[in-house]
Amino acid sequence: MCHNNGNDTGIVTVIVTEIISPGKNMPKKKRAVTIQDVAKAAGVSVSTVSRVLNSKVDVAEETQDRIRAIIDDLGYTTNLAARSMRSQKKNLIGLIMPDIAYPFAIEVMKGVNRAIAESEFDLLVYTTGDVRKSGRASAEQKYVSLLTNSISDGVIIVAPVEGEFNLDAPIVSIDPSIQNPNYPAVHATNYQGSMEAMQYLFDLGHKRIGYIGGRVELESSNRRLQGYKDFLKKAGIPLDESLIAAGDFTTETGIKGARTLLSLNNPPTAIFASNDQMAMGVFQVAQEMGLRIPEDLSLIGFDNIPESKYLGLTTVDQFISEMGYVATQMLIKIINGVPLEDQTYRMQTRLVIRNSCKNISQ
Amino acid sequence: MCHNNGNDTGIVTVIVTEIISPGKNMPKKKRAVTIQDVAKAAGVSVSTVSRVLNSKVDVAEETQDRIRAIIDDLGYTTNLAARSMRSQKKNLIGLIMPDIAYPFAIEVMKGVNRAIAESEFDLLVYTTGDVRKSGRASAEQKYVSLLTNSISDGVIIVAPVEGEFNLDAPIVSIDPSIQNPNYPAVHATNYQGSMEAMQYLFDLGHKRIGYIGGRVELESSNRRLQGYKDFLKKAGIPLDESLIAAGDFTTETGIKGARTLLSLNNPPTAIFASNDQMAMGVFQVAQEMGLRIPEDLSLIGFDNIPESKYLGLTTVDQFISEMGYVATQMLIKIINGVPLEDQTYRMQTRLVIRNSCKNISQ
DNA sequence: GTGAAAGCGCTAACAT
DNA sequence: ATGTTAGCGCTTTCAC
Repeated sequence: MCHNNGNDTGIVTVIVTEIISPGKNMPKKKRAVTIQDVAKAAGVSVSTVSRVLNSKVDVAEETQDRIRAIIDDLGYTTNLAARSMRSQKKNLIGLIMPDIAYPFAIEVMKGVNRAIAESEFDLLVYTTGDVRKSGRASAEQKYVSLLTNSISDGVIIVAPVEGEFNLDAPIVSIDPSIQNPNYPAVHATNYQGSMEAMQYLFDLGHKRIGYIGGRVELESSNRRLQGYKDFLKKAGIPLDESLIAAGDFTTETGIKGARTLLSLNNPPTAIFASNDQMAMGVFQVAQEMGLRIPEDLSLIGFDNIPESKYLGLTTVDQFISEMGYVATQMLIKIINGVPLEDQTYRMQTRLVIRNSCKNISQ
Repeated sequence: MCHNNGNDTGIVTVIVTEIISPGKNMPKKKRAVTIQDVAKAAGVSVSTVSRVLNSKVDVAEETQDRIRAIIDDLGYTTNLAARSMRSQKKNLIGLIMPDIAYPFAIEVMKGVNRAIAESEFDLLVYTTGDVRKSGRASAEQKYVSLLTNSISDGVIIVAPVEGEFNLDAPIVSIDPSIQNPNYPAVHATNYQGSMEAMQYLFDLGHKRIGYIGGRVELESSNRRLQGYKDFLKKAGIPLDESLIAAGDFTTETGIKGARTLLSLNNPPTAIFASNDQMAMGVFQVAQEMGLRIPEDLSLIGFDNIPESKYLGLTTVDQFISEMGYVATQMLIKIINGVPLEDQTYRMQTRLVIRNSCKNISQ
């Protein structure tokens, strides 16, 4: 029989072995090389060095070469802070996320990363590591203006709670909390995607379909829920509130929601989780309870994160990484003064059927 | 029968629908609120405002309140660039990675993120999006000094190729390319982990064990390969070079390597891939060829990325995310002037057996 | 308890 | 083709 010890989760105590060098302490920080040092060494003025650095034309070839050699020699690098203070263009795009370590954020980053790779810009991911560190909305405001009026040319903000930003800075949001924010936004066809998912389950014959909700402060959540409710109405199925479990897009609430729904006297035959992280939770609970998916329970999620692919989940794909890509391109246009055709882009969702065959129609 | 349409890969053409607002163009950027504006509005000098901002003690309660109110009112935020120029402490840690979108990088980020969340620091992830954008080693040098002498207090650099950094800046590297760099480093017990993996396969009775190598410029790669070779010698198995395939830690080279190894006249009964991304490639090839794992082919990887968990792969876990966590803590110590006990931390690896039962001992 | 003034490293006029 | 100079917004003495 195959065995599976599976004990690969949880926090690990850091075991230090194989220590190689006993290690000297860090040397004290010494003053960095400045443009002044370069100028002095080259026997020119700082402005000449600056011109070379910024590839201005009117500098003699020979002077350029000499200065470049010295820059190399001294290991000089521009002080970003000082440069940012003086010049408009910083070639830096900021990405603001409350937390970096969840699938949605990671997918967005992949897309942003791809667009960045194709551009002249570099990326600055800004995170406080945790939402709890400071008030949510005010923190967003703070970071946006912090980055825009400081070191970046513009920012992308993921799932902002704040409805308005009092700044005329280049900004693009992904999955904003409100429907018509005063800033450019990228989001998916959440309502339509929800309807499609429901239609799919309905076509399989399901009449009792459970729903696990997401973070209520996000518009995407509400649109998905609305799709769920509207479809039921359209299909003539009375809304049963006990089939709707609350959630917040985390696996834990998916688990909780699944337990609640599956322990009902009259449990649903299908569950629609409003994101894939929660669907994964449902998946786990189903396994624990010995329910096979989709034979015993039809399961569908929203998001299509890599994890769901490996689990073979059926999902509504909203192309998260593409959203990051598009948002970045929009932002670059804005920064470069190219007019946007539309302030709001909606990524078309698509149903990805991976593992669903339960047809319970009579 | 269950069906699986599976068409959820590849680049997606961006379809824009459900456009909500026709969109006005971005308003022109207007001057940001500065400390001067706040001072003027409060009827005090800039230095007083600065004192309040930096929580200095000797400011009258009432003045503080008034200034804070105005700051709120005007929506003032510090100009990071200007602040960085003047003060030593920036409360910002830089993370330098050539690319953000591969599993190793993402795992590192998760760990760093966790440490950041527990700290007073914020995180700045710096990436050029692509290695190809500029020369590798020189780019590293550039970014390190760019960040350290500009806007961050110190940097973490992942898998640097450069052996030395000519900077006395706070820096910690993760998985550096050389064994004894002149900067603090965090890496895993690659050699030992490799030996353990081999021991495990050997104990199952395997004598022909294929190996897929990683990026040759990385010390971790070499240590793993050395472990493979040394174990064979120790076990008295002659080294067969044809069982060693080249790779570069990407899934593609895992696929290529697997094809090469499995199409040998005398193919291996087990494959040890030097990282899990490549092991995933082997997994795919095995599936295509109708080989079951582990019944027909024992497979083991190095890394334990989330993907391998879902595929049920057996791996040598090097706790990537913990490495990020430890590196960040080390860096914070350095920044705060706390001496490090050791310049080099080696994370103890562990064999995670998920799906292995093929015992081919006679 | 508060203000004046010096400068951090750089860029962008304006000179020469 | 190059140098001089004036700040960018902020923190930090050093006065008062």
